[in-house]
Formats: sequence, C-alpha cells, structure tokens
Amino acid sequence: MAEDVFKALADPTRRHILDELVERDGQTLFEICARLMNKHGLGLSRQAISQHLAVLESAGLVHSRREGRCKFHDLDTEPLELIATRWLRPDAPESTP
Amino acid sequence: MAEDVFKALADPTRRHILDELVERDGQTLFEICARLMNKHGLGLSRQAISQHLAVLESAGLVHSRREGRCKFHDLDTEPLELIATRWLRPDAPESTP
DNA sequence: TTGATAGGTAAGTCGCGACTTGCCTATGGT
DNA sequence: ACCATAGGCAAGTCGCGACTTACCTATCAA
Repeated sequence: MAEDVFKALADPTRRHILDELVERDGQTLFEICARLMNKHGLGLSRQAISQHLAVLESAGLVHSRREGRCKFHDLDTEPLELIATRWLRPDAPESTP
Repeated sequence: MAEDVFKALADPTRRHILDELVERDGQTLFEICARLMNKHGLGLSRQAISQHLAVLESAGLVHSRREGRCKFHDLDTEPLELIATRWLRPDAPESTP
C-alpha cells in the first residue's frame, strides 16, 4: 500500500539503507550494519536494522532471499513511482523548463 | 531540505491536503478543513490543519499568500522530484516494461 | 464601535514508532 | 559433538509528533 511506502521513507535510517542497497544489491543484514556504521556514522544495533529492513520489505521497497544461513536483500524502486506521480498535475510541463 | 519533505509526506492527513490542493489551488484554511471533512470524513480541528499546513510549507510543498484576512495556499510539487529520483539506478530502464 | 470572520499562538495530553536488552533458532565448519 | 556465525522473537523504555483546548490578533461589514 502507498501508506506503507510513505511511512517507510519517513525514517532517515531507512533511507540510508536504501542508499546502500542502490549502490550494491544483495547485501546481508551484517553488511548493511557495517556500512551504516562506517559510511554514515550510525551506531545502531543489529536488531534496529533488522526491524528497519522488515518495514522496508513490508512496504515492497526491499525483497529478501534466503540462502543457507544468509539472507540477501535487494532493492525494488517500483513502489516509488506511485508516490512520485501522485501529485503530478495534468498540465505540468516537463521537469526541465 | 529533503528530510522535511519526507517527514511532511509521512502523515496521511498532509497527503490528503496535497490531494485537495492538486485539485484546486489557492484554497484557504477553512476551505481545506471543510473539504477534508466532507470528502475524506476527517473530523479534525482547524488548528490541526493549520499545523499540517505549516509543516507542508516549511517543507516547500506549499506556498501561501495573504490577501486581507484570507490566506491562500498553493501547491508546489518541485520538492517531490528530489525524492523521486534519489534511488533511481543508472541502468534502470523506462517505467513501462 | 461592535460583532463576525479568518487565522495565529501556546501549553498540554497521548499514542506510536525507534531503539534496546535478553534470549532463542538454525546453518556451517572443524 | 561442539562452537561460531547469521538471524529471529519478545518485552520494555522513551522521545517525538499529532491533536486538542483555550485564548489572542487582525480584517471587514453594519
């Protein structure tokens, strides 16, 4: 639902996770934790990131696939198009005036 | 800032306000209150809507102009383009596959 | 000037979401 | 079998944001 997408994007940490996944798809939970620590200086617990990933996944922005004891996460930008086009006026010209 | 835009879009009531403004620009506070009541069944106080409009305005999504004792609100969809293009992959094809 | 309309300001309540702590499950290596 | 890795589950804390109540300001009409 669109509601979930907006709520998922409302948190800065979740947007940083999307920033990481758009750079490299198929990261595990621990990889994301490490990269948020190093690149963004976020000192969050593993469970916090896990909960954020659950929110992103229920919003359809992230899909996960399990292989053995590892779980890889992939970005899906399709739900973003809904929210980008929601308030576009019919008479609106192209974005570069 | 992008942060303010995401936070502004996180609330369902604020998104309904944007829905109203995209239909008809230049509405006053009382007009927006009335239309949220009738069309969406939202029974919110005037101050609640006023605070929502303040959030939308500080996010740059709404601009207001005062004339006499009336204050008209206009939609500005430009900040939305920032958030729409943030996670677009360079290799992403067109949106209609 | 009085009253009605349109809106602003400020303090307070309250629920939800972000984060933590602690413990449990499962897979892989040796 | 054992231990380490990768992750899940559940309860609890806590702050922020949404909303209300109450009062104040400003413009227009009679």
